[in-house]
Amino acid sequence: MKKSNQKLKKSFYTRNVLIVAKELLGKIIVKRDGSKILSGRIAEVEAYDGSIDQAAHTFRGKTERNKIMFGAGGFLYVYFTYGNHYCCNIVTGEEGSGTAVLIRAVEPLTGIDIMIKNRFGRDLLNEKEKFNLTSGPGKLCRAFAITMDHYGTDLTGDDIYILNSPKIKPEEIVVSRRIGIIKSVDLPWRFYIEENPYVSKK
DNA sequence: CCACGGATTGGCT
DNA sequence: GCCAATCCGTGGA
Repeated sequence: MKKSNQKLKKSFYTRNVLIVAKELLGKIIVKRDGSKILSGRIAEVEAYDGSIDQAAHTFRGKTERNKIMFGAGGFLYVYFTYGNHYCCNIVTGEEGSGTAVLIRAVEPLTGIDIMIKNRFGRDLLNEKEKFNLTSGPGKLCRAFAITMDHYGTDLTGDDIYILNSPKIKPEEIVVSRRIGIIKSVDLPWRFYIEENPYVSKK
């Protein structure tokens, strides 16, 4: 049985958030829009855990906005921020854990022409823009056209899912503090693939 | 009920 | 490098 290119199962997601975060690196996120298929290789993630992490949206308990994070892993948590941007998270852990992995950057693989349209509403002007397509949490949601419509999407379904791919070796994973937060800033819960040009920031 | 500020981005200095 | 744009969820009154 070929393990590569198989859709990840529920049991992948229901584990500890830090393990899932690191193992998501290198995996392929896929979104189907009718006959169109968008996909990208996950290059950068951050873990959030409401039980000990003040920066997590679940730190103060369940609300209408974060309730999907309190369910079992394997669903999409999408939120809207700064009046402009959507961010896309993979819910992890057992029911009640309040944990998720923020997808911060992907490397575009298929449907790149559609991503360019979604992001810029026009053709690429130059080669440099290629690396600006999906190199940030808000950017990749725009490129993949992920909005609140996709809140709670079951990742074992056919709309949005993740394909298996060999694990990235530990020595190729860079660990650092998370970006853009004020609380719990010292937790080393950001992980990215070394040397990947789509990572949002060094 | 209302004021605050955010898991960002891009444009301007 | 710095800062404004731009909503709405959240929490304190």
